[in-house]
This record gives sequence, structure tokens and C-alpha cells, in this order.
Amino acid sequence: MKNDKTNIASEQRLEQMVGRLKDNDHRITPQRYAVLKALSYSKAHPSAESIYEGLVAHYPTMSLATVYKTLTLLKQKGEVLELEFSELGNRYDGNKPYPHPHVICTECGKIVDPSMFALEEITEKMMKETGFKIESHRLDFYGLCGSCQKE
Amino acid sequence: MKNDKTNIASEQRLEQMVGRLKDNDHRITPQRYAVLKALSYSKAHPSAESIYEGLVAHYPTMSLATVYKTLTLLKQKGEVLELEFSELGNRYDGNKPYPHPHVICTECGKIVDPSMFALEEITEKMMKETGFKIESHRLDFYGLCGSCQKE
DNA sequence: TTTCGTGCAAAAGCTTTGCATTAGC
DNA sequence: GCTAATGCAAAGCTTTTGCACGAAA
Repeated sequence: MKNDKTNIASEQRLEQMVGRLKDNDHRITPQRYAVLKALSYSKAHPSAESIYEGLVAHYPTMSLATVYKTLTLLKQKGEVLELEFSELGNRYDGNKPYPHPHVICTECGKIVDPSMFALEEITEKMMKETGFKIESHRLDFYGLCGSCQKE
Repeated sequence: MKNDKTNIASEQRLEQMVGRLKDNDHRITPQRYAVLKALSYSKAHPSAESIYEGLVAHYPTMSLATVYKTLTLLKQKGEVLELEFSELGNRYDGNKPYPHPHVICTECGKIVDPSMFALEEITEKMMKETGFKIESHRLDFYGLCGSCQKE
């Protein structure tokens, strides 16, 4: 725990997620609460596996399937952002479950959230801010194409 | 084949890839040539599976493993861009093997290359240009973090 | 002729699913 | 008590790999 500001924000995010699940008549089990807590307190954009690894010591009954099922539920509710990677494995952000830029280390898989926002110039700023040596980027827009909108 | 301009560009891209592989002492087999041709002529950002499906009729000896091995080779040479998706499956762009924005249909998986480039304003332009109803985006920067640069 | 490439089949990861058991509410 | 959630194990997918055979240069 780095400081009070971090804890307060994480705690608030946790309670927000708990409240939203309760409002939708979902049960708050110890396992589910533990996953929510891991997601709201972590800034590392953890994988399902690493969430499981971090919890199984304290919650011996925890299973990887439960982590995945909780993540699926949170995705449906829009309470977690899934970053798809085939090589690195999918990563999850429960703090900011909305699209935002990421800076990703292609060697260790570290994922950092930069604080600002252009593109050619942005890359330069990203490097300064994060200390990364940026070599590539990915900019995707998701939505429905013309024909799919009609269906 | 839509028009001459398209064919000429695709043909040039094909010959470029062939030349670069030859220059690196890689053999041009019928199977490999077929994959290169599929990649250079396709604007659909095909999956490995769809490349295979499109070729197996004409090249009965073609295997999915060969498609994957060719894609791996091209990735190493920087001759194809891999778009990672866990849900949709990975997609490949052999025409523009460098980072560029994509507009992706979350329903049918169609991937389109928009012609221009900002972000809040860009989203609006993307929608007008492509006819997509854009609901989300993804902007990632890839590179080495501080500690990995030192190693 | 000498490697390199192919392709089958098996393996490897990650994620999902079926189902009996457990436990929120 | 009613249902939803858990968790084991099995299945599912995409991608990779081992290895013997075949073919490019």
C-alpha cells in the first residue's frame, strides 16, 4: 500500500463494483469478493492466472475457473477492461474499465497507464513519461460495420 | 480483382516479399508462394485459418501448420503485421506490415484500414469514412520498459 | 546432394463448460 | 429453501512442435 490516496481510490472502486453486482442480484461470495478486491487494488493489469496465484494462498478454495467466471461476469457488466493478447495472455483492468491508452513492455509484459493523450507527438511524450523505448503501437477502434448495424 | 491499380499494387507487394525471402536464402515453395500471394492480395486481414481455407482447394497438399510456419517467418522478417485477438483469433496484414489504425467490427470481425489519422476527432472521422458505429477503441504503444532496456 | 520446408499428429496454452456440491440471501 | 456460485476435471480452440518424408537450389 503506497499511500492513503491510492488506498481510498481502490477501496472506493471495490465498493462500487460490489454495489453494482448487488444491484444486479449477484451474490457476493468470499471468492468473488477476493477477485474484485484484487482487481480494484492492482494497477498491474493482471492476467487471470496472476490473480489466481495472488489469491490462492489466502483463499485455499479459490479456483482458476472461478476467476474466469468472475471476469466474464465483470466484462458483461462493463466493470473490467479486457486487453486481448494471444502471446502475453489476456490482461484485465478493473480500475479503469473504459478504453484508454496503454504502454506495454514487449519483453516483460509490464503494462503502464500514461496520464495524457495526438499520436506522433504522443509517442514522444509516452517515452519521456514512462521511460519506455517505444518501438510500435496499436490503435484500434471497435464498433459495428454498416451491414451489422442493420441486423 | 477489382481494378488494375489494386492488382498492380498487390503484385508488387507479392514480388517484394518473394524477393526479400530469396535475399535471405529462404526457398520459395509452391505452398509458401501461395501464402504470400494470399497475404498480398487480401485486404481482409485474414486469419491463419481463412488463409488455409482459401488455399487448400487449389493446393490440396497445403496444411495449416505450413500457413502458421510461413506467418512466423514473415513476422520475423517484419513482412506481416499480426493483430492479436483472443476471441476473434489473430489476424494478419501482409500489405501494410507496419503499425496503423484499424476499424474492427465487433460483430462480424471485419477489419478495415481507414486512410487518415488525432483521437477524439478521429473517432468521428472514422465513423464517417467507414460507416461503422464506433463504440470503443484500442490504442497501445509497444516497446521496452526502463528495466528491460538495461538488460 | 544437401538442407530446408512440408505436413501429419501430438502437444501446449489459455479459456470455457458440465455437473455435482456448497453456500448466499 | 431456492438458486446461484464454486471447483474439479474434461473439453475446446488456436497455435506450436517433433519428426520423417519430400523437394528446392
